Amino acid sequence: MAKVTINNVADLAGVSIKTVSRVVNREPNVRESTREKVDKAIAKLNYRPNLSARNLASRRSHLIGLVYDDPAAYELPSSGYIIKMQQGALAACRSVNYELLIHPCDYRKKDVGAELRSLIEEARPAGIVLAAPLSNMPKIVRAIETTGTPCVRLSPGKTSAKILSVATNDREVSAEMTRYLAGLGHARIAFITGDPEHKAVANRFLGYQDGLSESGIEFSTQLVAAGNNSFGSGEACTEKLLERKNPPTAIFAANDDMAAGVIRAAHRMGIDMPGQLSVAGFDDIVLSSQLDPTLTTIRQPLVRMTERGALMLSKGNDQDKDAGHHEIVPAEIQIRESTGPAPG
Amino acid sequence: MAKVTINNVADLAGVSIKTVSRVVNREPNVRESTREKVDKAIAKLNYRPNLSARNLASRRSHLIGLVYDDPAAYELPSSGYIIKMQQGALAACRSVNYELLIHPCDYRKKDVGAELRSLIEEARPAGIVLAAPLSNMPKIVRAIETTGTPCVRLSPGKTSAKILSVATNDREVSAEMTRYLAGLGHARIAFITGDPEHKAVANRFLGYQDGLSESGIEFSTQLVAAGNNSFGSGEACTEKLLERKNPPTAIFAANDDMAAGVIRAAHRMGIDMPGQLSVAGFDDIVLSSQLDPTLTTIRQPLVRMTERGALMLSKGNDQDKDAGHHEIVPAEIQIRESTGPAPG
DNA sequence: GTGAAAGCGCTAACAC
DNA sequence: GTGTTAGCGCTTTCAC
Repeated sequence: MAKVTINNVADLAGVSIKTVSRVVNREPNVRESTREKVDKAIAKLNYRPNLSARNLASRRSHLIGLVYDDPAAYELPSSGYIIKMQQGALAACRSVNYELLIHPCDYRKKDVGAELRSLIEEARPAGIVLAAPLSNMPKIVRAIETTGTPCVRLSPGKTSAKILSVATNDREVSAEMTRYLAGLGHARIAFITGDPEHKAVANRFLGYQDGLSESGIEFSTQLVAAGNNSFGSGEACTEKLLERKNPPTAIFAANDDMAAGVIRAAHRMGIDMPGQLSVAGFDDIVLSSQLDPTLTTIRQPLVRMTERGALMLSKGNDQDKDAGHHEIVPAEIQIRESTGPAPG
Repeated sequence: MAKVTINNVADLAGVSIKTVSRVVNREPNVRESTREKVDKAIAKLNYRPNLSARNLASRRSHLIGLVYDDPAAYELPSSGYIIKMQQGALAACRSVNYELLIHPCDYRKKDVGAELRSLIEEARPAGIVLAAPLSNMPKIVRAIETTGTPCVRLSPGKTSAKILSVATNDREVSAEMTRYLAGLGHARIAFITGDPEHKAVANRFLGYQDGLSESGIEFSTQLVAAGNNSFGSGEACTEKLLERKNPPTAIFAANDDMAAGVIRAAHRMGIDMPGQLSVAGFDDIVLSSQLDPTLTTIRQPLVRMTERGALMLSKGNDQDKDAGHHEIVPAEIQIRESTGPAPG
């Protein structure tokens, strides 16, 4: 079990280590017969290049860092969201033979910037995939920028010229969901807003307003409640909304965690869904299809988005060529049991 | 933004690079005044040691690998479980300044062994935390063993002399839950078993049987249904159990995902919980407290377990000294709304 | 097409 | 206490 190195392979194949290196890195200018000899030696010895040595010599690593807001710090149990991002990043890593480093961090801490710089300068990842809402915080983005490490922002809310990003059409698809509810006959459609720090989520609120106006329904602040992306805030907002004199017949929450809270609160109040109340969310986390009733929501292509992001950072993609590149992966409405015709 | 290296620090502080290395690694035998000089230079230059160089020179990395079963491969949405493990591993990493690599893998694939060896020999993690059920699969454990990398098995079901492990008291606490249900007057307590590959989960079934006998209740296969740890299997088993001629008044599922399925199935069948049916689970995933009714379950100290495991692997812990060490972190019953007195 | 030599930035072993 | 020297296992540069 002694570690086998590039030297052992070179010896066995009867070539220089440089040639082995060429074969391993699929570089051109190697005679086919030489390549075969080397490949055979590699297989025989079960050789695996040492990443650390590779990184050190080449000044680039085969690691992608996924950085996101630390849910443990706020007791926001948005695990579905995180798992999906990881899934996408892992898929990308697998396809290009990278490994994934995860690094949740608490953006309220004064020294997040330093923490991220430590991560980057120590582990030297090939790039950072930065999740929302961190992706729209100048402090964070700048900290990563100063290290010179490529970075892809996920759902940054607003793109910026020099930094890669992947987003979905939050605003447009939220408008579509609102029109769908209006089409079911709902005239009083409430909206529960999310964490104001999260710009992409804020775009959903704009989409809701677009949808109302496109459906000829007047916007009213009486039908808006301020949540913070958490399950608990969804519950609290629901109680508030349903106690108003002219309660809504549909509630559209800016994310699924809050929508799950809506469903629970309505359950407790003995309200029939979708008979008396329609509920819609955004994200399509795993939980959405486990609720009772199952949740009508918007399938955010989070797995896909993160995968694209991680791929942008990997070797195959020329960083400079793609600098300033922005990708949009469209979301789509997923109709389930929680929405139906307006009552009466 | 030129990379600052140990040489720059040594120059600025007017010492040799070895002394800088000593300070960085908190080695003894450095005069206090020298240490201060070096620390000042480090702060001034904002120096961060290059992990790759460190790993290469020292043949040990500052990376911990967390390896678990890939839920995406089976559509088992056990994200709560994964997030908790990650949380524990991340806490340990933070405290000893390591980074965390995650590596889900599909144990049904023929070449998992090779895949794990690639991971280990390329990234050279300081150690691997191996989650259940992978932790009780000889094929997997052996693959890791041959690399010589330290490994901690989580809930291995059965300990083995040479390999570190962290587990909880699955059997004992499951017996306790069963006695608790019996104490509420339930005489027909059903059990939904989990994935048979998962030995720790199998221990819960043994505990259930212990609890029955300790409560003077006869065990009956009529009250056992075979699940596979998934939400869907919990639903299916519930329908089967409740259709029997002498249906149970309580259902104890071997994990929370299945218990959540029980609750949904019972809801659909119009059964009142806990009035007509008590439901208990195991794990205490986040979802448990979001269900309606909230789920009585067993709080598996998964975060703590994984944290302990990762810590065992980190520098502070002398590997040889601890070889063959097994830790038990006890679980505890968490009573919520889903359990109550037996009907009638 | 292939190889020799010179590092990448750090730690290990030993000298002083 | 502190410094010197020699690598760790690769990639890079440039020669052939």
